[in-house]
Amino acid sequence: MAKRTVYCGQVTEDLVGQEIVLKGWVQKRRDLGDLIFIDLRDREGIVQIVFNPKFSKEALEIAESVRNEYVLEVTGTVVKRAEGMQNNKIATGDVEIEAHEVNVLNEAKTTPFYIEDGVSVSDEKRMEYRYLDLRRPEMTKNIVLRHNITRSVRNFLDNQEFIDIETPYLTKSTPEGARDYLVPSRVHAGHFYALPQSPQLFKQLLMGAGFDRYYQIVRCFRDEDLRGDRQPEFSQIDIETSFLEPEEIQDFTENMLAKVLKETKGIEVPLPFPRISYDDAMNRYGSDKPDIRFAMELIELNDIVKDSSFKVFSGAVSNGGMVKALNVKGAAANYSRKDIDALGEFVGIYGAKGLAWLKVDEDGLKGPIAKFFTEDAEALIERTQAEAGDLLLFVADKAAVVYDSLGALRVKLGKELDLIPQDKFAFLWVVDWPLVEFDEEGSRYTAVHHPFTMPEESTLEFLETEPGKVKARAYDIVLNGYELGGGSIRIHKRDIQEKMFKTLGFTQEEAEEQFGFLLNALEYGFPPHGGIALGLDRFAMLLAGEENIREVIAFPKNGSAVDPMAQAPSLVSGKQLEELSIQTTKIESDEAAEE
RNA sequence: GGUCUCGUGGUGUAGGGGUUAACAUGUCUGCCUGUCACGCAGAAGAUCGCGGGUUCGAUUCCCGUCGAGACCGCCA
Repeated sequence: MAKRTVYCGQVTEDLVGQEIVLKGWVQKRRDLGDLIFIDLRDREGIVQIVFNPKFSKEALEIAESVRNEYVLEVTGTVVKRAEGMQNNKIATGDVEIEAHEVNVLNEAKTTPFYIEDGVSVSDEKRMEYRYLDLRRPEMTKNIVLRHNITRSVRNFLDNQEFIDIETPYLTKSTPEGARDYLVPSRVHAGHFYALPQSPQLFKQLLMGAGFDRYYQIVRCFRDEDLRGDRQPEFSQIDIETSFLEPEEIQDFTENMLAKVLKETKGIEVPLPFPRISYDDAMNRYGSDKPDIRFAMELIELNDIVKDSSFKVFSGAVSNGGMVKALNVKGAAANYSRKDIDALGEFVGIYGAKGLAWLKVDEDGLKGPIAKFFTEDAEALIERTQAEAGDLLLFVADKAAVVYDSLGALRVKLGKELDLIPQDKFAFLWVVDWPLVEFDEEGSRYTAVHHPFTMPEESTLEFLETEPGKVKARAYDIVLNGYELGGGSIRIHKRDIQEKMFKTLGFTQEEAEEQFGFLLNALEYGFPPHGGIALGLDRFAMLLAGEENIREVIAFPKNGSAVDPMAQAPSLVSGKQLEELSIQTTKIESDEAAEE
C-alpha cells in the first residue's frame, strides 16, 4: 500500500501539479459514462476525484464498480479546476484529482442512512450505527472540538503548575446523593465497589497529601434518569487547590474558560464574569442557573398585592407564599387567550395552580382579573414598568413553585419570542449559596452542594441550631442557563466536618463508617483547600451549539441509559453471577444461558 | 415513578374501518465526457412495532405490551 501524502480535506492549490496519495471513503459517485466523479471523504473533508480514460482506463473501470462508503486508495495528480468549474461549497473546490490509480481497500454495504450533515434520521438509528454517524462532518467536527477544548484546558492548567493525578474508579458507595453504579466484588462475596459520582474525596485527600494543585479530566457515574444534558457517565474537569480563596479559584477558572473560548472558537469573552448571589438569582430569574443572555426578570409584587381584593394574590402572600410577574414586553398581541391557556398549562407542570394575566393598552389594564386592580393598578403598572402592548403574567404560590414555574416560563418565552442571541456566551458566577436545605419528604436537611462544603464563618454559629441560615463558601459557574460547574472551599477541620454530618442527620457511627478515612485525614495537618468541577460534556455541547450532550460524546447512551449499538446493558450468564455471589431470578439467568 | 407525543418500503414522511398502502430519497439495471442535490429510462423493495379486543372486515378504533423522544420527579 502506498503511503498517504495528504488528507482529502487538505488538498490545496499549493499542491497543483503534484502526484498525491489519498485514502478515504466514497461520499458520492457521479457516473457520466466514460467520465466518473467521486467525492472522497476523510476526517478533514472532501475532495473531488476525476476518472477519465485519458488518465487511466483501469482506474475508470474500478470506479464504475465503486459504491458509497467504499474505502479507496487513490493516486493522482492535483489539478486546478477550469474557470467556472469550481465548487465553492467545499474547501477543496478549486482543485480536483486526476486519478491514475485506485485500489479498493474495502467494500461497504448500503448504509442505513446517507452520510451527510443534517440527515433526517432518528437518534435511535444514529446511535445504533454510531460509527457511521460519526463519519458525518458535523459529528467529526464536534468530537474534534471536544479534543481542542481538553487540550486547551490541559495546556492552561499545566502552565499553572497543576498536576494531573488519576483517582480510582472502583471505590466506596456513599448512599447520600445520586444513586451509585455498583460493581460486585468477586473476591469479597456480597461486597460492592461503587463507581464514583465524582472524585470529590480523593481530590481533597490529595490536598491533604500536599499536591497543592490537582486536576483531572475524569469520568463520573450517576445512576439517575437521563436528560438532554445528563448521561449516566459523563466527564468533568476536576480541579482542587490548597490555600486559595474562592475569588482566586474563580479568577483562574474564568481565565481558563475565556482562554478555551478564544482558542477553540476565536471568541473573546469579557472578564471578570459577572457575579450574582443565589438569592438574587432566584428572585430575579427564578433559577439558580439563570440565562442572562436576555432580560425579562421576575418582578416582586408581594407588597402591592398583599391586600388585593383578588384573593388568589392576597391569599398567597398571607399564606407565606409570594406573587411574582413577568412583563413580556410588547407581546400582548402575540398571545391569544388560547395561547395564554397553553402557558398556564405549562406552568402547571411546575406545580402552579394557574397563570393570571393582564394585557396593557393605552387605557390601562385589560383582562379577566383587571377588575380587581383599582387603586393599586398604578402601583402595579409602575412596578412592572408596563406600557401599552405588554403582557403581564403572574404566578401566586409558595416560593418554590413561583420560582420554578416563572423561571421556566421566562426561558420558554425567551425562546419563543426569539429574545436569546444565539451567538452569545454569557457566563455567570452564582455565589452566596445556602449550605443546606430542608427536604420536606425526608424531613431532614440535605446539603445543597455536598457535605464537605465549608460554611461561611459569619454564619457558622447557626450550623447546629438553624442550619437553614448558614451560608456556604460555594460558587457555581453558569453558561447560557446551564450549570457548567460548581465548586467550594471545603471543610478542613474535623470538628466542623463532624458538625456538618450531624446536621445532615448522620449518626456518629454512620459518619465514621462512611467517611472515617476523611475525618481521620483531617487530623493530620490538612491544609485549607477548595476547588471546582466543570462539566466537560455540557461545555463542549454549548461551544458546539448543540442541545444534547450526546452530540459531543462519541458513544453515548440513549434516554433509557442503553447503548443501542453495543446493546448494553445485557444479561449475563448464571455462571458469571454465581462467581460474583449474586442471587438472581431463575428466569434471567436461564435466558442469558441460552444465548 | 409520573405526564405527554411518536412507531407505515433501507431512510424520512403522508394517509386512513374495505386502497393496487402514497411521496421523497436511497438501492439495482441500462444510457450518458464536466458532474458536484448530475441527468434520462426502467425495476425491485412494506407481514403499517408486537399481542389481544370491537367489527362481516383493523395498518386505521379500543386495551395491553415493547421501543423511542420531550418534560416533571430524581440528579448530596
